[in-house]
Amino acid sequence: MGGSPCCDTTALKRGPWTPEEDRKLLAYIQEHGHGSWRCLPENAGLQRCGKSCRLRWTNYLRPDIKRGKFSLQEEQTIIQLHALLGNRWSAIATHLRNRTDNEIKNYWNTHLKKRLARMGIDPVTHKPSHAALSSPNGDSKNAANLSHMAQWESARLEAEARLVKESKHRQTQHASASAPAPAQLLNKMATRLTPPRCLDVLNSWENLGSKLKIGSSGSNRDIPSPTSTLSFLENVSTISRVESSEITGILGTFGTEIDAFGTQQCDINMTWTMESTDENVNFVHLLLSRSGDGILTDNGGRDGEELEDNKNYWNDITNLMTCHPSRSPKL
DNA sequence: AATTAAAGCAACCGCCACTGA
DNA sequence: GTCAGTGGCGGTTGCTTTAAT
Repeated sequence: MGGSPCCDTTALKRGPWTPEEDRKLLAYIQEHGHGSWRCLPENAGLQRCGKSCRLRWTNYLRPDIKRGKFSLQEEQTIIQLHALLGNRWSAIATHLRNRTDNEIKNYWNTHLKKRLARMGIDPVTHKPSHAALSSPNGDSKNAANLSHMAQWESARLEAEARLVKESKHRQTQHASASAPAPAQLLNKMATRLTPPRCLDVLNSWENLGSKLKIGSSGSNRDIPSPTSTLSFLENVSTISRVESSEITGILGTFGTEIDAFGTQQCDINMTWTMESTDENVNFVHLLLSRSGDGILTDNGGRDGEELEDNKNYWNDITNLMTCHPSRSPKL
C-alpha cells in the first residue's frame, strides 16, 4: 500500500488491523463517540493515525454496515446511479442503505465493470460498444434508446447549468449537513462538472434480465436463484403533460422527495426497474426527471419489506402510464 | 502437491472542500 | 481575504485468497 504516510508515523502502526485494535476502537467509539479523529487514537490507546481509525470505523466496524453478496437490486441501483453520477461513490452509497462507498467502489471495479464490458457496454460512458451498435437487429431499438438518452441528457445538462447558478445561493440556505436530497445530489454533481453519461446500460441490463428469466442453467452464480415465475423489467419512458400531483399520489406514501416536482404540469421522464413473481412485486425502483429543469427524484428502490401492497403500487403506476398512452411503457 | 495467475478487498495516499480563527 | 486544521472522497496499492495449470 504504497506512497508516503499521511502523517508522522514513526511510532504508528500501519497495515491490517488486529482484533485487539478493532476491539479498542469499537469500545472507545461506543462509549465516547469518535469526536476528533486526530485525538482519538491516543485517547483509545491505539498506535494508529486518526485517518486510519476513521477509515476502519466507516468501512468496517460501523454497526450498521451490511456485508456480503450484493443483491440483484443493489447491482442495478449501482449501475443506474453510476450512469447518472459517474464515480461519485459516496453519492451512490447514499442510495444503498448500509453499504459503504469503498465496498461499492470495489464491487464496481471487480465485478460490475467487467460484466458490463462483457455485455458490450463501455463501463465509463455507459454507451454500447461499436460491436453492440452494429448488431443486425438492434437499429430500431437503438434509435428509441437514443431518443430517451437525449431526453435524459438534455434534462440533466439543463439541471447542471441551472444548479451551478444556484449553488452559491443554496449553500447559504442549506448550511446544515444531512442526507442529500436528489436535487442536492445533482447540485454537488454539477459543481464537479461530470462528463455526459447515458443510460444505454439499462436496456442491456434488461436483456440480461430476460436471459435470466428464460435460462435455468444456473451458470451465472452472481444472480440470486429466481422463483419459477420471476420476471425482471427495466424501461425508460416519458409521460407527457402529467400533473405531478398524480405521481405524488403514488409515491407520496413512501416518503419520496417528490416535493421537488412542485404541483404544476410537466413532462416527466421515467426510468423504472421492477422484479416480480405471480404473487408479489418484490422490488420497484423509479427514477423520475422533470423535463425543462431536469429535477430528479426517485423512490429509493422499494423492496418487499417496505411495500405493504406492492401490486397496487405497480398497478397505480401502470394506470398512470395508460392514461398517457402517447409514450406508454413497453411491458 | 507445487507453482503461477487472477481475483477480491482492506487500507493507504493525495487532493479537495469546509470551517473557524 | 487568508491560512491552518480537519474530514471526506476517489484512485490506487499490495496482501490474501482462490482458481487454474
